[in-house]
Amino acid sequence: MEALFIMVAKHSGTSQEIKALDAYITLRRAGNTIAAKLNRDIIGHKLTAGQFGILEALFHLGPLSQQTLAKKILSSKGNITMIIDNLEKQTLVKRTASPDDRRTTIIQLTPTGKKMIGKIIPGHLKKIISMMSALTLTEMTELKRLCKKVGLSNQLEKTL
Amino acid sequence: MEALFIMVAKHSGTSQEIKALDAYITLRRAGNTIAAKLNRDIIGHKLTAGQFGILEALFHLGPLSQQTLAKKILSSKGNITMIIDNLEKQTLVKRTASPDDRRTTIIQLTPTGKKMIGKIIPGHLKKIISMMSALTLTEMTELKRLCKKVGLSNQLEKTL
DNA sequence: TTGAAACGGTTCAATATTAAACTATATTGT
DNA sequence: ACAATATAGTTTAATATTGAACCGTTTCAA
Repeated sequence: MEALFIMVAKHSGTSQEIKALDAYITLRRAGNTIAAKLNRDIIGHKLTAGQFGILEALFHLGPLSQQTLAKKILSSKGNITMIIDNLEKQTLVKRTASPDDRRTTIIQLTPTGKKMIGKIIPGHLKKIISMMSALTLTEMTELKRLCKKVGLSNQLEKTL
Repeated sequence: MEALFIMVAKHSGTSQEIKALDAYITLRRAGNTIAAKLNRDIIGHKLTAGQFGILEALFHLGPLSQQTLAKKILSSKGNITMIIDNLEKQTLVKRTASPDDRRTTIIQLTPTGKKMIGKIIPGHLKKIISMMSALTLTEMTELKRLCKKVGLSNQLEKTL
């Protein structure tokens, strides 16, 4: 479920407040629209969002501990255990003990897993590019600047 | 879990492609940062996002059928049944039969529910406004225009 | 050095979520 | 009129998600 926008539409306040709410709702809608399309893509490949996130992180960053994965995809430790369990059942990843720290398990892509995610990512990127191409180059740059300004001043942490 | 951005950062392509991906990732991050804060607010009130969405819709739009609620908060019918069950247990909403159609149940806020959501919403709006106020008025307007342009050309459906 | 605290992972209970099958009711086309 | 179809909601099975309790390991500070 995604945040609702009815309250925003119904709000009456100063012109500045309305503009702020209005900008927020539009920002969220644009993002959600795109994210929904990407998600359909992921589901089409028989993966959940969490599974996709893990595979992608491993693909781009190499083997990682579960702890690190939890931070990367912003999910609870318990959930990571479950996602890895399921990915392991499909032999897309495998657990290995860390040589440095006996508490830690390192997650690696199997060849199957690597092949699979490697095939999905290009199409995924193409979708994003195609959707953002509603904007001109100048507009993309400006959108980025504005979003950064909003994001930075409200930041919680910098993943990635 | 939220879409991962590592792939975007790692992508090498034409300058236009990189700008498109870059704009997307920043857009998503800004939105997610704000949404995460709002979500913490909701959890702080002992509500799930779905419960909050339902209460808010009922507050602003009056009694609605479960079908309508499902569309409003973009959730499955089955899930709505469950959310309403839980809200009913806490006596925040109640089910009533529709006089027009015997298949339909109409969901209404109880006085308790109305009081509760009515108390939460103003703070919620204030949070959004405060976070968006990183931007000037002109910037808000421009952000809205750009997001609308992206959103519209990729639209699935118009809720609300 | 050793006891306390922190950390990485797993497990558990509770709730959420979806998709599909199902029940009951309503609508529609012939 | 009535069979086919569509709709509203519930139920079920499978999986996801979180937070808390827990276990073993590591770190740190007195």
